[in-house]
Amino acid sequence: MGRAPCCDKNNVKRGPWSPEEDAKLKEFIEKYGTGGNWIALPQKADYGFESGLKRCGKSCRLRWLNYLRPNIKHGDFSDEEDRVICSLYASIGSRWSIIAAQLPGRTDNDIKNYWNTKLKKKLMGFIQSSSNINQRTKSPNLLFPPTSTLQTTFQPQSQASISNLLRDSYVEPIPLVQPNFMYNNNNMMNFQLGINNQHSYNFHDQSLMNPMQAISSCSSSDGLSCNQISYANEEIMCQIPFEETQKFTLDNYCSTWADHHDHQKANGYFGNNFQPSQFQYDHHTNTEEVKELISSSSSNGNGCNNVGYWG
DNA sequence: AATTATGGCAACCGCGGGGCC
DNA sequence: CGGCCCCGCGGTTGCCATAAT
Repeated sequence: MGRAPCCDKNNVKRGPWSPEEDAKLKEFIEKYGTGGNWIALPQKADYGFESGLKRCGKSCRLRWLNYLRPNIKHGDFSDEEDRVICSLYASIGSRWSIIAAQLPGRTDNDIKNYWNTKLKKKLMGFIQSSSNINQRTKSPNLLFPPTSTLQTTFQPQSQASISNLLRDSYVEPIPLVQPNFMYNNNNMMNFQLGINNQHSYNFHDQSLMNPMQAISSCSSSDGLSCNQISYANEEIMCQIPFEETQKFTLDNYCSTWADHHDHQKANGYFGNNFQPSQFQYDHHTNTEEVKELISSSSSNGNGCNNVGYWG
């Protein structure tokens, strides 16, 4: 015996919403709110209008969140948004809600669709062409002009899907904790790593894929300066120019890895015969840490959280 | 002009997590 | 502590518009 259905599917309307239904739902929520119970909302709405809202509560919630609620942004994504999506996808995978939280006005559904239908192809095309260009010019290429530093210094051995590529690249041994991205209005990204005892590791002994070492290198080898960096028992904070964020993501997880590891391993890693073996990344542990970081950053007293822009 | 293929997007589905009793 | 219920998420499906043949 399975779970009881949330509504009687024979008595609810399904499919596209009509303008009348939209208006009805919008009016009701603006007037009364959701009451903290989406399942009961359609019944409540029945009392307020001549004809009831014959929709499943889940359907109402989805319609509201993805379409009707205020400040929803529709239409084309900007290069800036592309950058954020790619960056975060490379870092945390298909956590669309978390990615959406970085993009005010965008919904997870929107971003998911955008990634699946457009951005993935764009990125894949970029990697393909970049691979070709690199063979000729040995120079880096730009995916999102003019500020991106996204580079591909490796050459994919096959036309593996970009999602696999990014996911594989994310199956990385080094980043045991997830960065907490925060953007301020000076086009700077705050980059916070939560370090807990469970996942303590030796920064100096790790390869350059180590995020901590990447932070260090951003002020040394690259000639960039972190204008804020602090070390605490539980956290590392660093503020870096937005343009450099890619160095923590795609560069980190793909090309830098290949650059700084022995060739054999890199070939195996990006090729068909790569075996994650001892490098398997613990996806679930990571999810918890991301959530933890978000909640801790939202309650750390500085008034901003993972989703917010300073301003 | 008709048919088929493809792309884009909205909506649905099922599951896991968390709160509440 | 366990069960129930709802919320929210990610994956998937289905429909419609447009492009290609």
